[in-house]
Amino acid sequence: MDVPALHLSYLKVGDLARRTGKTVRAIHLYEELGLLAPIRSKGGYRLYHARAVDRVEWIQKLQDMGFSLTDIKAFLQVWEQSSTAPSAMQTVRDIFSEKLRETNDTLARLTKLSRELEESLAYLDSCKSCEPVHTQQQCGCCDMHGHEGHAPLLVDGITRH
Amino acid sequence: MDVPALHLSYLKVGDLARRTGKTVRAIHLYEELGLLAPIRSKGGYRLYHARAVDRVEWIQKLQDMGFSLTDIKAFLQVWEQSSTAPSAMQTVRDIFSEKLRETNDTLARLTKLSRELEESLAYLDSCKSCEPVHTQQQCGCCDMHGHEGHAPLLVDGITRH
DNA sequence: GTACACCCTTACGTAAACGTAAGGGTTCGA
DNA sequence: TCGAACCCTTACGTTTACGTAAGGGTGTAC
Repeated sequence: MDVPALHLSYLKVGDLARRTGKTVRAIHLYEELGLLAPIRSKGGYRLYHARAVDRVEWIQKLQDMGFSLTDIKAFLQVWEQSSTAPSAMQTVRDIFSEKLRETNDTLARLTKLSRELEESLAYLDSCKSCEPVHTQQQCGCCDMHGHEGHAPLLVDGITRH
Repeated sequence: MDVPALHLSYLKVGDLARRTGKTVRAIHLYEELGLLAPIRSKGGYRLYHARAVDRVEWIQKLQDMGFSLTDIKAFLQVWEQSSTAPSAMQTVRDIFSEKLRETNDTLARLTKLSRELEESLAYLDSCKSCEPVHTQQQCGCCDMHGHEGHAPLLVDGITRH
């Protein structure tokens, strides 16, 4: 029997960690949660297939989307418990569809925030040349900004308690 | 001395909670962290000025931007410790400026994710009519999708371990 | 003057995603 | 065969932003 040298084809946990930018502890955790299932060397070392890199990157992507690791586990279970491809795919589709909605909501919120930040920065720029110099307690009641209304909410909120 | 009726001009903690959509506990927490400083009734009730609503909403906004409550506290301290408006404003400006960068990074990431989700959904749609029906284990190796490469990462990752 | 809603403080509980430390084996090249 | 580097399990610690419960006052409308 020609047993291939394991160390040539498999990754140890530290290797996987390095290739994915995760810590060893994180990878252990993923396994505890059922997201990874390495084989073991006779000495007990975890041995990962090269595909595990993809799996970890996939996990990262779902995390970026706002899924918790527990969500991801449920996700995999749904998959493994579906017997036919169409039903599994439909479930996955539903989950992704909902997440797309959420992602787009978040995008809208952040876009608004980005604009508010820009406005606030513009406002604050005119503070640099405040003359005569005010104390910060006096701030917010000067006419240096050419703003018809008042300061942007992000700035105004600092002084309001 | 004409003492105004407190209950007419001030909010109790429950009132503030209702007007901001926060819980009483959350508002207590904000106070513990130094983000709010209500006066007290003779019986010990917290009494909030109407402006406290703005302050809480401001806190919410900063949270949305990814600031922790501790960050926000530091933020306020910087403000209160600056004696002149220009120096305080400059510090605030720097913080906002950094956060704008982060926000825009996040926007870029989420935009990409949104696109990936759409691609994945399109891909999964062609699974609905899988014929002959495959088991989910067989899935990922059929030619029904007209994709030259393989499944989108978000889909492909499910089956790779 | 009493009921009922609301408030007080204190303090422990919770969930997520790991960090960190202890005590001890495993690999593998030299 | 030895040592350095790496791995194992177990298990407690950490942070954030509150939740929740206990035991007991307060406010106010009737």
